Amino acid sequence: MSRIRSVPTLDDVAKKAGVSTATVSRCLNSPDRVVERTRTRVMRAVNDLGYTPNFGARVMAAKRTFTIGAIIPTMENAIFARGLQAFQEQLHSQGYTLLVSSTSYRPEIEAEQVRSLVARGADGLLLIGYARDAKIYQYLRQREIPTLIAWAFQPGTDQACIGFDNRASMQMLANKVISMGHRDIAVISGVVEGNDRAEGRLQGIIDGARDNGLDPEQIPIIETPYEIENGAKAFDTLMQRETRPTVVMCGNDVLAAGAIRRARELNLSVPDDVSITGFDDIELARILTPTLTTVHVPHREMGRRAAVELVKMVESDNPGLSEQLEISIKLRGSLKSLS
Amino acid sequence: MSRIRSVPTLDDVAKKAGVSTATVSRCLNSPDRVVERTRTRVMRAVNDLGYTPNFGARVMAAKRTFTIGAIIPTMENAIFARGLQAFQEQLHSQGYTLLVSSTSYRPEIEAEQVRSLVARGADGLLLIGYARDAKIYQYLRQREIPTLIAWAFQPGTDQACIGFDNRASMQMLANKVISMGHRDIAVISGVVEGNDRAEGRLQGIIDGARDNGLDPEQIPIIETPYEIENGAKAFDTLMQRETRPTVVMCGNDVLAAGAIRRARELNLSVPDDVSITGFDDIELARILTPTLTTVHVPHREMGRRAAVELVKMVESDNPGLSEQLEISIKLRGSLKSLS
DNA sequence: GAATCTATTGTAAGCGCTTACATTTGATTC
DNA sequence: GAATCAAATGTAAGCGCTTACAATAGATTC
Repeated sequence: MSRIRSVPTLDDVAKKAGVSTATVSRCLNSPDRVVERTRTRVMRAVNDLGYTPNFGARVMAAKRTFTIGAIIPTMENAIFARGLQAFQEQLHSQGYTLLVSSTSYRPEIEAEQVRSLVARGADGLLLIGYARDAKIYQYLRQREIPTLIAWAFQPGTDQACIGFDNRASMQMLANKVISMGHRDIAVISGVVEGNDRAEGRLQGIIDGARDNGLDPEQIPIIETPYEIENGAKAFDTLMQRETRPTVVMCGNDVLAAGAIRRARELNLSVPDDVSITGFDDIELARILTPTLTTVHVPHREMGRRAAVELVKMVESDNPGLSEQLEISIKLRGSLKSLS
Repeated sequence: MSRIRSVPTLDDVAKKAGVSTATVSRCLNSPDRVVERTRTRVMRAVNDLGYTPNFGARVMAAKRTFTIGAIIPTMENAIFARGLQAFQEQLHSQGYTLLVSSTSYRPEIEAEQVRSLVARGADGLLLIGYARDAKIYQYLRQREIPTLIAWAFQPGTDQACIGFDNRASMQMLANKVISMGHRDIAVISGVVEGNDRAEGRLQGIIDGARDNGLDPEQIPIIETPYEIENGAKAFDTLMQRETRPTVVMCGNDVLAAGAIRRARELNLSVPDDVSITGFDDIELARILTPTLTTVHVPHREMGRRAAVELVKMVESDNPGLSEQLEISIKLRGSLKSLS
């Protein structure tokens, strides 16, 4: 590595402006501690030289990187893409930069990613959901890295989080579905292992069924990774059972999109032959034919607020507040009342 | 900011292992320059103490951050989300971390983002498309920051890039459309200003029309930001003209999705009343009803290769090679032959 | 066993910045 | 105009690491 950059340093600026390095530093970091005349002179020198502070040096001296790390399952799912986009925009407007890592839904590699981001000096961390090795929490506590959990809300933990109750939300949808006369429910769930959101959603359906006098044991459940194709396959399997479900509840909109596509391929009418529901309300939901009944989650809002809260935690050293967001049921064409 | 982390340092490790800091550093960075017995002892001390190198210090001393910056228009468009996801995965596997910033399609804020990422020590930069202020290129050259342009391919520049020829690709699609008997073409284009990809695609349609003896001046063109709703609105407007187009060619799949949705809302049959085409072939294209005729672009592959190439540029200090990717036309239900 | 050479380890000089503390400047008061 | 005080600026000590160079230890040769 022989890159030789003759980049101007604080010293150069100081010399050029005829002041000390401390003054230059102050001009940049707390301008009000420097009298206007000096400041103007210094700023001109900065511009003339095209000076940019050296990141490493700054980090070392200030112990701050103004960098926030985020570890998400994948950017390919629109919910994370949207949320992360809003998160980044908000961070940017507060002077922070986003460091991104993804697990591709493999919880076992999260620990390493946490370490990597921390080693790179992330001032704070955004993580998705609660389910993870206790060692990770322990490490973060030991290093005192402010950490915010998003996309989930679990009252009663001391961990700051921002999100919604996946279980209660899905239960609300299940209640609605059942109230519309559906008794034969089938479920296409995301992979539950290591994914508390997926698990919560699945449990929500079971809760709803039980509360309404249905036997949860009777509900066929297929667990599969969140991908359109998998939703299609699962739908296929479910439709081959002797007693066909009247509704297929999916763990998210992506699986539901797959189910709807396959229904069309099988010449089944949605919702006349079978109803389908999703979760998340990504844009896709309103473009599908028929439009998809789903649970609306304010992903952008969640991302934005997560940024605000996390920066607050980083800058004030306080443990952070948890925040629960409102969800709502979006009744659309894919769900039909049987009564 | 009173965060006090009593994190172990190189010194602590050195003391514990009874060697100098230089030896510890060597154990970590070039293990073969240290004899096994010493190394074992040092590594035990590292583990016992739970030592992690301080990022800032390392950066300052080594002049490398193992961080790559990417500036994209938005993560909310699936094409960038997918590409970026693949980019990040590949970077990760090569020991780099991804720093992300987005412009929300506002070219004027890109310069600041470039500076910000460079200031944060990005070893290299990924940018989308060519169109940007010459000052940005100048700055990057002056700082000698390896930079790779993606999502576009312009032969004849010395700037390394990886992508495809938007113009030629769209022209290919236009030729196909016209060869199927369409004469009344309308266009819903993305915003061209500051976006060479959008501009290339638009020009491609014009090229195709001209080559086939159509008058490009006669083609109604609506320029609008890449959003579903905008696609819908534009479609509306186009359908109100006295001579209705037989085909609406859209600048990307998102706009096309909006157009298809609005067609349904207007009780127009696609493709019987009007054909619609897109560009990108995001997942959505195969879920729409009817499925969307579009140009397939290997976004994941592009992201992955961009990472490989960029790391190569960073590590070998060479200018980088350009690479053109293959696209293909996907003929699906939304385009009908008139002949 | 002395001389020579090589592999290993240690010493210490930065890297460029922030900031506590010291000093100087300038305004304000009497 | 001297005394007092606050504001502005300067001085210099790190921050934790890498690495050029120096020193030492161990192997090899004669």
